[in-house]
Amino acid sequence: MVVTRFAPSPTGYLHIGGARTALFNWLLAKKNNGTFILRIEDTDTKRNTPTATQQVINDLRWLGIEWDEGPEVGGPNGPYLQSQRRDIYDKYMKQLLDDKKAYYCFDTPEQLQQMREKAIAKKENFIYPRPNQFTTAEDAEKARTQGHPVTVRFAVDSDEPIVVNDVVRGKVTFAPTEISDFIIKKSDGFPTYNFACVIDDELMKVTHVIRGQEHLMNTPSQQLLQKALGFKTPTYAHMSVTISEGGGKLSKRERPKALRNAIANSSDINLEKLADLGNITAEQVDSFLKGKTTPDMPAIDAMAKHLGIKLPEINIVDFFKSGYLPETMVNFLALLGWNPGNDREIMTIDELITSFDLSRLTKTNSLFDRKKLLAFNTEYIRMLKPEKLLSHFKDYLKTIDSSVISADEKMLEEILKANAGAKTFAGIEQKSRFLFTENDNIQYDEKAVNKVLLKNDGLAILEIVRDKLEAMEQFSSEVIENMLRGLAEEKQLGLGKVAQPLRVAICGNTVSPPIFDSVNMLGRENTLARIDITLKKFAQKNKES
RNA sequence: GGCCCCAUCGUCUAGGUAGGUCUAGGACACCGGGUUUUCAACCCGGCAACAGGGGUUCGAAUCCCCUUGGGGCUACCA
Repeated sequence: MVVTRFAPSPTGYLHIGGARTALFNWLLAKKNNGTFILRIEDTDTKRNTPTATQQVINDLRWLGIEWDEGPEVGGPNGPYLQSQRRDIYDKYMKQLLDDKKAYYCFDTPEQLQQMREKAIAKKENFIYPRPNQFTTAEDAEKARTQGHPVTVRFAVDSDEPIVVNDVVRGKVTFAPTEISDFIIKKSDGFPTYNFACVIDDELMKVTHVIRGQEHLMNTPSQQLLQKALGFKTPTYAHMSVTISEGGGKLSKRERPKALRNAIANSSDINLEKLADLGNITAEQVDSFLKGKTTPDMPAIDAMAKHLGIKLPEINIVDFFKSGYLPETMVNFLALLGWNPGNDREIMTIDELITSFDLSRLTKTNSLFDRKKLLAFNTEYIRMLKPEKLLSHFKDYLKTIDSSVISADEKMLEEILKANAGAKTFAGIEQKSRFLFTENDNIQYDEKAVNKVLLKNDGLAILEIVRDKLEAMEQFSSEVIENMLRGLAEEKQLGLGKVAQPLRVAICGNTVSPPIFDSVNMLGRENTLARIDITLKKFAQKNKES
């Protein structure tokens, strides 16, 4: 039986790194008909936000990653929120204390910081100096009443090297002298990560732990804990890290950082206005610019939008908002530090599940290649079933503020069909807006007008096209195509000379979906109206010049 | 600073665990051409890599060591 888990800390939205970890654990469970658990590690009362858990849940669901045990679905090993498991942790904590495998500490953070600095000055790793005599529960109680912080440390007791048997990296050996007595219970009574994780993995019968390389150094500590408590050690697989274009681990801090830089580089910034848009105070904006604090995501997004800056997508929801498909994300995520060992890249979920294997996890860090992601999305837009694409597109339109949302289902289907080569939904939406603009509200691109309408008899041809469109008995893409091609032939012109004036007339610029589809979707009435407006608007200008 | 991990085209990678079949394969990007009603998409072709230095061996991308480079961790965060 294979049991895996994804154990996020609810500090914000699900980001690329977390999503990949979740996916790999999910794939392994699926492949082996095992169990996949979602466990929320909310032991950091300072950093957790109440909405984050729900956000993570939403994003996992959007990706299609469902859990067998966890929040909202329950399961035999709950509760699945660590904040609700404190009794359990306390029980094992007491056991370690009773066995003299752990002891109380009363240091203040400042004292610890001093010790640490001293160690660094001596070019040494900081090792906590264990007292000769372990403190008692009475000592702890006394210290507490006197206002000292009380923590519990695990007494690292090993004279042998600690060997982590990692699936990806093989045997990794740590000298016991390298591992300091670490805190397992914080002064606020919550367990630390290393402790809660070990207890829960054991109690939830987790067999395989796939996590980022950043946890490799935690593993010896966790193994020591497992040994002291008589627990089994699960199979560990520490994945390579995903690196960002700028170097370093891909981090959710990149978005606020990009915004901060953009604001710093812009000449005229209005703090009040920014604060207002983000629904925060000017002081908060100022503090953000100084790098002291970070506003929440809606505020960041609002400010970026106002300044016209595109922030790098980091969170799963960012990719959704940029018009990526969940299928794209899952497929691309799977290839971040894993591959099937052959030339296959575009793979369905089922294919991913059957070919997934821990032995094929990559050792090398991988850079997150946005261009390749875009190519994947283009591919998925082209090959996804129309019903599925439509359903995703509707979800997308709901989240962005777009006039396209007013389209009925049939129109949306046509739009998708006409945009088969698009890279993202954002591109499709942008190219379709003209369909939902008022006829007299088209924004004419000056360059397009000059090049297409005011030259080469553009307006004259447009007038002929207009009359032919009006005279057509049927109105469909096919009939429109025949008419335009026929006209081009008749006039001994390239189709472009005939089609481009029409294009500019209906959408204001030279870029649109295929012209036959565009005209058809817009409908005869609106098309004629727009042509008339165009002819009227630019005929005069033509004479002047 | 200390500890740990990693090293093949610009990028992601196959090949490395059984050294010869690798004049190193694929994908993205890029360049050139084709198709074409615009932007795309699409089709064809091209460019492009075993970080450096020592070993081991008849033979090394593959094994060992060093150097260099990149990354992670070094919290009462996970």
